[in-house]
Amino acid sequence: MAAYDSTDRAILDRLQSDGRIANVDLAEAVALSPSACLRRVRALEQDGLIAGYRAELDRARLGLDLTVFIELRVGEHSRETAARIEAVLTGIPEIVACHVVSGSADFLVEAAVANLAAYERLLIDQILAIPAIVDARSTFAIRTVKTRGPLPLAQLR
Amino acid sequence: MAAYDSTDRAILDRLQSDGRIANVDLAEAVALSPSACLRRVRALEQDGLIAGYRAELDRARLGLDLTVFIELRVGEHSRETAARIEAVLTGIPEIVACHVVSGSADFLVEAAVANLAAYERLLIDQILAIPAIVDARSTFAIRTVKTRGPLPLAQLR
DNA sequence: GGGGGCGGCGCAATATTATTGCGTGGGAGG
DNA sequence: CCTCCCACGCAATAATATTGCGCCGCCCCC
Repeated sequence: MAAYDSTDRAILDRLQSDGRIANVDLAEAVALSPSACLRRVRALEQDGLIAGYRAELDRARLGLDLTVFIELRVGEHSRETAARIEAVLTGIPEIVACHVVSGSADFLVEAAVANLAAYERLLIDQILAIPAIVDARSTFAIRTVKTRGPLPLAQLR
Repeated sequence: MAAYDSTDRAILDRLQSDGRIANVDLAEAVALSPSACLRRVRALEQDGLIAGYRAELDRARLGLDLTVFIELRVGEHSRETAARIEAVLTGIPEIVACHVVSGSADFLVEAAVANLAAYERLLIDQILAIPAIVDARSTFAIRTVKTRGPLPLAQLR
């Protein structure tokens, strides 16, 4: 399957903003019968277009007040070190996102921690403990204006 | 309400990884009856600890292959310009996350676009069109290793 | 232009799940 | 030791999801 129409778009849009909407309501919103709607949703899931469903938690209320972006530089580049670093970074719970990036840094990671002490432990004990990493530059989120908004489906043809 | 026990933790953890799990199954996973479990979930929602539910879409499959992080610098700082800038940034669909940050930049935004042409339009026509913004430095995600992983609940007391 | 085949739809029956009232037990505080 | 209160489980009811089925419209091939 590879073709998606405006109804699929509408379904995705809706599910992005309310991932737990009842299928009955979703169907009504996109002007389909519940059964047809459900079949489309299942197909979108099967196709991998819908990667999953997540409850979004409030970081501040959880006590994970501090969001930090950390740019990492790697000393020697090789396929093996890259893979190993990725594996380690991925396994650190505090790291909620991680990208290989262009520019002066090699990795850009986003971490959620409780406070500066936790941040220090994360950086010193976990990240800088990775041998190949030679430099880290941290940027603190003072305030989050917008978090993981819906993807801009309207921008697609 | 302000106290959360390990059962709540387990519920949140589970809902983070599967936001659409049936209450029956969630209840079994956390060793509660469905009714008790549902009541806890409702309470967590009511409390705002659960901010919402989202379907997570596959950016690549959607054709939004390009993730860009853009650091913005603001010329004159004032309460009004800050508020106005935030309002504009928030309203741009391609911008999926936006933070006020420490360091050499003032804002860090994450954008999802289809390709370089779309990126250029976003940057030139929308972001740099904001008067107070004097500089933008872009970092491209070459590959995403980990996306919006679950928050590290295990790290909380 | 006229079949024929196919895909997707709605309907309806059935299975699952969510939701609410109610009675009970266990722990905290007096 | 007693009492109160909270959170639980149970059970009945309401809502929702799921599947089979027949139908309709579109596209392709003749």
